[in-house]
Amino acid sequence: MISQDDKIKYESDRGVKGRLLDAAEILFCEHGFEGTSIRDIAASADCNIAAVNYYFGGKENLYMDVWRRHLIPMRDDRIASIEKVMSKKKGKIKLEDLLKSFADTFVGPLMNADRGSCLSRLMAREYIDRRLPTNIFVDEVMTPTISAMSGALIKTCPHLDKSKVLMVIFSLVGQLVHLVHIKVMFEQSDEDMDLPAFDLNEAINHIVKFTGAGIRAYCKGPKQ
Amino acid sequence: MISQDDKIKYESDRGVKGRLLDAAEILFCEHGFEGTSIRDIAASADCNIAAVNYYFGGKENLYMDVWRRHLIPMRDDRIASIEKVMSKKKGKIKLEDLLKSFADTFVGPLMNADRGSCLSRLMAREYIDRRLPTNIFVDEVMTPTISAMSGALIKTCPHLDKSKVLMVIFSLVGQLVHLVHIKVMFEQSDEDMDLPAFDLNEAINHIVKFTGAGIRAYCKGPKQ
DNA sequence: ATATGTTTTAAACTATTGTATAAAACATTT
DNA sequence: AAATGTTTTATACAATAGTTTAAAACATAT
Repeated sequence: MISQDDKIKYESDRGVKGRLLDAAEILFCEHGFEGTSIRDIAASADCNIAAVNYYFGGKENLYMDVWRRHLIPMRDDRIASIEKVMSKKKGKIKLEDLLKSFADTFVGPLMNADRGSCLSRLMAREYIDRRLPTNIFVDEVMTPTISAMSGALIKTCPHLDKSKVLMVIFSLVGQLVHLVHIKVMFEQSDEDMDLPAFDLNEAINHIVKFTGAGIRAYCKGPKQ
Repeated sequence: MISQDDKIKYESDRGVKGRLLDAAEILFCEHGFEGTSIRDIAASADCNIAAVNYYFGGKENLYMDVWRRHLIPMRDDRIASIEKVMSKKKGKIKLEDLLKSFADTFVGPLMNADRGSCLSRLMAREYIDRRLPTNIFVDEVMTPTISAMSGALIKTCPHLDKSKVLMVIFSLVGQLVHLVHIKVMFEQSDEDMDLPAFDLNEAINHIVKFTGAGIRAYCKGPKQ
């Protein structure tokens, strides 16, 4: 049971189906899949309970449709941002530029504060308890993104030990994911927290610098 | 509803209460708090449903007791391993030794494969949906561990920018947490996974090397 | 206006949940 | 053996879950 004040002002008010998607996204993010009932969703979308089954054919399908709206755009944005950096013709590409661009695009949509909906929790939960078919998450997002970033890294750091590229990406992503978690944790934590609140941009810049140094540790040959 | 073959062979067969704790731990890890019913737990512990209320006074309390068994020992182990490294009198302490020790102690209990119980998922879930009172997790474990590690890092790297210590620890922990997640993800994933399976020790060694380089990027003055 | 197709509604259904209870079984002490 | 205290059992309870259904409301076209 969720408190009734979870009502939502929708910017995209394209009928019941759209409202259901919006409401479900927010509630799934906030309380997880089994933490939100279709009664909660229907109440928040201001429609009848049966509408979920009428339009989506079940709670599970609604959940998947919520994901579909975000997964592919997210992947495309990440890959596009990598390619944008790599397409700069003049001069050598700076490693830190690539890292910064990736970090921003990675963290951005997960922390998008509008509507109070933050995908990061939804994604973190999906991380732990796979509910979507594995292919849609791993095959459609992770693998292509890693692949694109691998290529970019190798091109940017010609002396980078090829066998370490994957590990290096994991280190980068690990830091970014952790950053998002910590940030979310701070926001939902009850007022007093003796850990000092930190600035998001500052944290990203740290990760870029830190990761850059880590990567160069695997770059044989002359410094670049 | 959970399949019935989740029966468990307990090494610590100290009565119903102990069996309940063991069973609950495994099931909570596997399926989360709301994902496991007290009927599942009772069935797995081979006792009556009412036993949970009789011994623990409710599902919530049982959950907390499961945690209590691990939180404090985990913190103590981490801090002890830090102090052990730092207590080596002869010669300077090598940064990589400190990192390696911390990484091993951090990852170890989360990946303990015995009984098929891995705390990492339980902890990851608690990360996202705080169910324990915040103090027990943040105050009792995170803060003391971070504090100990901060001190050790500053002592090991005298030239390390003090204002960056926290960030550096977040980077390290982020990588370690991510490593555990990935590892768990691999294990529960259905056979075919085009991402190459990687060795745990190799991954930890990478994180140590990577983090060492990252930290030195914040060390002003002469190399050490 | 009548008819047809779509959307919305209220209610019911079955299943499962956490908890509570009161009797039974067991163990221990007197 | 009787009495007392502890543990275990079967069962009941109220609440909530996802889903279904059949009628009502609505819209559109003839």
